[in-house]
Formats: sequence, C-alpha cells, structure tokens
Amino acid sequence: MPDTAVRLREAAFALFEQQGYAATTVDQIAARAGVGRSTFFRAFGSKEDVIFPDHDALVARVAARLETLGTDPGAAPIGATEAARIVLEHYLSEGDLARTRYHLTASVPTLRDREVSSTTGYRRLFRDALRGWTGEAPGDDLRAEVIAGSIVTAHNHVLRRWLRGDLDDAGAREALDRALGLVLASVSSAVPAPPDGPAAPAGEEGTTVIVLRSGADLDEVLPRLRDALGQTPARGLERA
Amino acid sequence: MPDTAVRLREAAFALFEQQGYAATTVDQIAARAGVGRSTFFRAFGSKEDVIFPDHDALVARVAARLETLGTDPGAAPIGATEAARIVLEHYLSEGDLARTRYHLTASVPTLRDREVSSTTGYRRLFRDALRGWTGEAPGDDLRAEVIAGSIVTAHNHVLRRWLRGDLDDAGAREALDRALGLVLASVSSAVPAPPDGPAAPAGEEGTTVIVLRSGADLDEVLPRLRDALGQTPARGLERA
DNA sequence: CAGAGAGTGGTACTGAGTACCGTACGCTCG
DNA sequence: CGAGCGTACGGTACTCAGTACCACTCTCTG
Repeated sequence: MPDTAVRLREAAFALFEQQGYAATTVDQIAARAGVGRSTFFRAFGSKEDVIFPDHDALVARVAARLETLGTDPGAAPIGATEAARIVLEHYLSEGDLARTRYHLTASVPTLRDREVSSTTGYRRLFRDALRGWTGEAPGDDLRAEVIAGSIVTAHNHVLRRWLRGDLDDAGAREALDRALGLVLASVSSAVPAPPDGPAAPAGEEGTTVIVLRSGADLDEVLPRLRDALGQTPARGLERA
Repeated sequence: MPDTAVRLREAAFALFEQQGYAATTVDQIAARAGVGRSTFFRAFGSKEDVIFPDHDALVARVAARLETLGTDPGAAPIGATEAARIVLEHYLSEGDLARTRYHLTASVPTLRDREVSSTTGYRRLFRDALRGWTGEAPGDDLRAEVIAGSIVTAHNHVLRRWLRGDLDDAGAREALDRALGLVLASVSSAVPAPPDGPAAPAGEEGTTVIVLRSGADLDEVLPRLRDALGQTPARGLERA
C-alpha cells in the first residue's frame, strides 16, 4: 500500500472514531492526511472503501486455495477448512485495526451492509468450489450452497467472538477448527455418494426420516407414522 | 399503500426497465408520477426503497410466526418451515413484480447489496427463534446460526429458481418443502439434547417424526427406522 | 535538454438526501 | 357556517459523495 494511502487510512480511522462515520467528510480526511480531495478518491474509490482496504487481495487468496479442491471427497473438507483459516489469520494479523473496523461496522448501517455483502462473495466462492464435491450442477446446487453458507457462518461466528474479545488468537484458531468440524460433520450427511455421472445421482429414491426426541413409545408412534405416510404418499411433512 | 406511492412505484419500475437504474433520477420518477420530488422522499426514504416496498411488513409477519416457536423440539422445524413459506408465498403473490425486481437486483450492485443485507435480517430472526431449540446462549449460538443460515439459504435457493422461471408456483412450494426437509435433516443431528434446565418442557416426551419424499418402500423403511431408533435411543437423525 | 508518464491538486458538475417553509385540502368543533 | 387544526404536498436551498477534466510538477529516459 503506497504511502499516501496509508496516511489517508490512518486519518480516516482517527476521524471516524472521533466524530463518527457519517459526521466525517472526505474533505476532512484528505485535509488531515495533507492531500487533496482528488487524491483520496484516486486511492480509494469511495468513502466506504477506506474501511475495507485489502479485501480484494484476501478474496483472491481464498479463491486460489479453493481452486485446488477438485472432486476428491476427502480433500474438500480439509481444503475448505484451510481456506477459512486464511481469512481468520488475516484478521488476527490485523489486530486492533480489525477490532476498530468491527466497532465501526457494528454501529454504522451502511458499513454493515457492505461487510455483509462481502460475506456473500465468500459464500459464492465456497459454493462453486464445493460443487465438485457434491456433484451438483450450477443452477441446482442446494447442498453446495448450504454447506458453503454453513462454513462461512461458522467462520464468522468464531471471528466475531474474537473481535469482541471473547477469544484470544490461540482460542480463535482452536474454536474455528471445532466449529468447522461440527458443521462439516452435521452437513456431510447431506452429501450423497461421490458423483457417478456428471450430474445428480438418479437412482436415489429413498425415504428420508427425521426423528426428534424419540421417547420410549416407539410402538405407539409407528402405526401413526404408517398412517401419515399413507395419507400423503408422494411427499410431505407430517408430525406424529 | 397510498395511491401516490403506487403511482411512484409504477413510474420507477417503468423507468428502471427502460433506462436502467443508475441512469434514472428521482426527479424523473417524480415527474412521471406527476408529483414533486419531496413527495417521493416522503413516500420512500430513498431511491432504493422504491424497489423493496413492503419488506418491513413481511419481516414483521415472519417474526410474529417465529415468536410462537417456544422450546418444543418438534414445533421448531415445523414453525421454521411455515415461516419460510410465508416469505415464499409473498413473492409468489407478487408475480411479475418480483421477477422484475430480481432482474434489477441481479444487475445493479447497489441493489444486490441491499437485498443481501435484508437476508441477514431473516437470518437473525431465525437464529434468535431457534435458540430455544438448540438451548444456546445469545453470544455462543453457533448451531442456531448455522441452522438459521441453512434455512434461509434453502429458501433463497428455491426462490431464485422460481424467479428465474425454472419453477412454477406449485413447483416452488414443493421444492421448498423438499429443500427444507433436506436441510433440517442434515442439520438437526447437530442439535443436542433439549435443555435439561428450566426451558425444557418436562411432561412432554413424545416422538416427533418427519417424513420426506416417502416412496412406496415403506415396509422396507420401517424396520430400518426401528433399528435406527434402537441404536440412538434418546434422539438422533437417521437416513434410511 | 526534450519529452513521456505518473502522481497530484483544483475546479466544476451531477445527483441523492435533508431541512425548512408556505400552502391547499379535509376534518371537527364551537 | 366559519374558525381552527392536522396532514399531505410542492418548492427552495443546502450538504456531501462521486465523476470528469484540466493543469502542474516531478522523475526517469532517450
């Protein structure tokens, strides 16, 4: 990052913390950094961009890691975990800068929207990479989307706890491993057998049964289950 | 919606489709609707808001449905499914208006960000409601976040297919049932025992069974279900 | 020394969003 | 019936983000 951009970023963060984001004008930032207004917009495209500087580079690194995933069923969870760790490590290396940004984004709706929309970029990245794992087609990739979303959610959950100060660096790394483990374990039951053909496995026509809080009265439930299934032969959601 | 707001919305959509979003000014919208510029900003807070009119009301309806969830382990998935269906039905009732908005949001980055950030609102809604199910604390609710995110992802996946025209109304309703079933099945294994503490309903010990895509092989499934229940006597998720 | 190119500052403009004021319409209450 | 009152509207003036453009000044090179 060029020298001018660094001075602008420092000036911006100082003013934001002092007067708030909305009350700070680009003129003030440029003046404090000792440069002209044009220079600010040349360095950062917008007032928001000064908050999220090297975001694009981070996305590129994650994308590069995810591109090596392939279709190996075992490699996908490991690669995804490593990709998520890249993002976490980036924030850890930022230290207080990341925490300052967190307090800004938490309080300013505009910045929160911006951050949220950036997580969508990660979701897309993981989704596209995971398609090789789930064997789904681009328009019809529910499982890949759900798994990708869960990974990003798990990462952000841990990151937010670190940003709030609930976790130190080591604790965050540990928590990310555990969170991703839990997510991938509960989610990989939705991943079918490795793709036989190019598209979805056609032969799978089984019955999926979810049982919640099954008590001792199983023999009482089964007949009612049979009734329920008889009433809605094709598909449906029944509560017995 | 007042008469003036309707005229403004129609004028806005017409101009957006004709000239594009960025090239259309608020002055033009107001002029076409036959009102002053002030009136536009009184009716909608901003140029973006005219695209997402009754969004707040929809959020409120979903929130109201989710508030009745409680801690009953069986009620949570059903209530969440119904809440998601409220959103889908809203879009279905909008018809072409929703599809026009989709094409706008798909092509204009600003509007896409806006829509993405609105889905975060739904995620929060579901997460908070699901906490009673997972028995987690507000700061430490990874499972609730993952499940909420998965529900929203599944809903949006189906919605997007409908918006693209891949699904008709009936197909969308059907697909939502299936998608939520798949998501809840793969995810509810991550839900631990219902909280033993004060939140748990003490007397109710029934068995909740959700059946999805039941085919003709019921007699083949039931023994395996019995086995599965035997293996995990307290609770669990099995895929037969 | 001449000239190309990059980084910079300044000026002028568009357009969203806000604040404020005057006014017209419809209402109720005396 | 008329006086008051609240609401919706139109208009003006302003701030500020973002864009376009031009002029200047270095530095590096032929």
